[in-house]
Amino acid sequence: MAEDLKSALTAALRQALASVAPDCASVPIVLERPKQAAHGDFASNIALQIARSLKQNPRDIAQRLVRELPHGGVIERAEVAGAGFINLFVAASAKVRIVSRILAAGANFGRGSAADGRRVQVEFVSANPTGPLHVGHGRGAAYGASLADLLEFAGQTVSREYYVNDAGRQMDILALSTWLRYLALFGVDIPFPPNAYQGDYVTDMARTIRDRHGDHYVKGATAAALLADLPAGEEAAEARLDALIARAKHLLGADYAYIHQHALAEQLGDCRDDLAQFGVHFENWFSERSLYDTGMVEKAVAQLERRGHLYQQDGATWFRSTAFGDEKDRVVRRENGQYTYFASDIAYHANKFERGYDRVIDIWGADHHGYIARVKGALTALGLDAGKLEIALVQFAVLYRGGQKVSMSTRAGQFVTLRELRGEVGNDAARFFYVLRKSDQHLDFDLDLAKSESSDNPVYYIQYAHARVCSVLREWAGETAELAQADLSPLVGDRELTLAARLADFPAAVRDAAGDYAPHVIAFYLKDLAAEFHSFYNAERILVAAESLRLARLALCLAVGQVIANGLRLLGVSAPQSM
RNA sequence: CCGCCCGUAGCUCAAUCGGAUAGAGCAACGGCCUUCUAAGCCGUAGGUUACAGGUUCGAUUCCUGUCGGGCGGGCCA
Repeated sequence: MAEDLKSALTAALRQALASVAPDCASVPIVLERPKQAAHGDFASNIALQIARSLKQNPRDIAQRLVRELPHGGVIERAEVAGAGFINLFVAASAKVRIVSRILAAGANFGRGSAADGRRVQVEFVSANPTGPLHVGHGRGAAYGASLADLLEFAGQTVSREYYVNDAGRQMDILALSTWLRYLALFGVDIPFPPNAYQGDYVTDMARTIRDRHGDHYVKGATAAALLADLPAGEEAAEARLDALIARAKHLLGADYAYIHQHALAEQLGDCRDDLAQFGVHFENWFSERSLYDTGMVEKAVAQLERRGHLYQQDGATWFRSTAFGDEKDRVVRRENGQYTYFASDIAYHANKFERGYDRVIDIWGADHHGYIARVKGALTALGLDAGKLEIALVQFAVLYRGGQKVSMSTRAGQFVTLRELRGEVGNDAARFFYVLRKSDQHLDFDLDLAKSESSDNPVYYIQYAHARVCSVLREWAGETAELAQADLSPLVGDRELTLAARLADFPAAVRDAAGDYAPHVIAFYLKDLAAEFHSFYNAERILVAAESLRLARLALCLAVGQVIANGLRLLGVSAPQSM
């Protein structure tokens, strides 16, 4: 791998350093890939780093280091350039070696060692199961899935988790919405609350319940009784909804649980199917309600109490989060005795920590950033190491069609669903476009571009490179397994060596992407690799008459196809055999 | 008013955790299919990295301030 090459070069430099400047022998040596080919295959700024302490001209130091370097092996030549950079040019034979390594490793090329692997949990999506996932959730899903796969490939043990908010008021509102639609089917028609769930899927659920159970859940409800003495006025809209929920619970009695459960199962199932089709899977679906049922919320709050981080005010119980850097204290238990969402979140995170992960990663929408301080504060207050919790914020995605922003409003139920997006542009383009940007950047999602079957579309550009590789191999019709033993010495052209060097960068790209939680690094890497392959493909014929060159080039192509496939898999994008 | 994120080519974005002459794609212009897939390639053009200071061999990157944009600041989730 490139790592071998790099460590060989680093060792050579370190030896030279020990003889030129013994006092600086322990200074870390960093090798980087220069942007320009003229600057060699690797460059080191070590002379610049130590010039100050040696009080010598960095170019002179670099000159002496170069003189000490061994030549003729891996290092073809070394030059001093610029302010004192040492540019290293690697021999062609050392560069192309990567091809046989790739063919030997196959789907495992680029995989990090499990030796330093840590146990990591990635929690993502976690959307309320109160309706279809929309395009905003889609980004979190694509990002989280790619990140999890990336960390796993980098050598860590990963558990993917979806936190199901099945206990809160939003679920009650969904149950109420369903019931009101159901009642309307039996002529019990009241004005549908504007702040209840508007979507057609609610009516669909109501019809299903009617078809299965007839009028069993009407329970003598009348429009007059439901509407009597409701809080009035614009500002009481939420209170009105709560009153309706209370009446629904009262009238339905034990049957309320059925409506609630039906709506939950229906929406969660829909969500699960949607994500599965999107290539997004979870090891664990964690129920918020289970935190209450097993007393974990109570326990977490009691622990905070025991440690002296709670106080009573205005009838509510407050957590003193300002003691941990938050802007203001937060309520964990309301005046009415109900725990807040924050309370169950504390219990949830405490539970994650109890499960023994080395690291816990939460992926949240950027609008939740104000939440970070209080959650970390609560963990610290519980005596846990909040440094193990990392929050990755994902900015919003805005859709564009025909150059125009696609307007979306959740309130009016006018949002584009993830399912619609997948149907329009396909899973591959959707997965790829979602992770093409750094997660903390706003994403402009161009629907027309994602759909276009042209070189403009980066997904097809990369997939096409893979298909071309397959096509050449088909044309050749030989035994691909034999290519792993091919003699690579005929590969001496600039494009071939550039391609080999790029292939060798893949493990580093994986490592960097995993380290920075940045799947987009893989996407950009693949674009670069595909570009270099297309360039090579156009300039050189692969199936040439001379057998040794033909086999060497075929081996190179096969290696390119393997790395593209490995990279695309991390992004959840398919690598087609033909297009 | 306070907090977080951001500001790079006409547009959408990169830039190897401080490196060399800031790179791609799209849009614009000019070329390349009798040969392994033209969903491709080659070339031209495009910049005071929002602005002003500071730190040092060296700043798109780190610090301060200004301007501009996004998101937050509920006993909502």
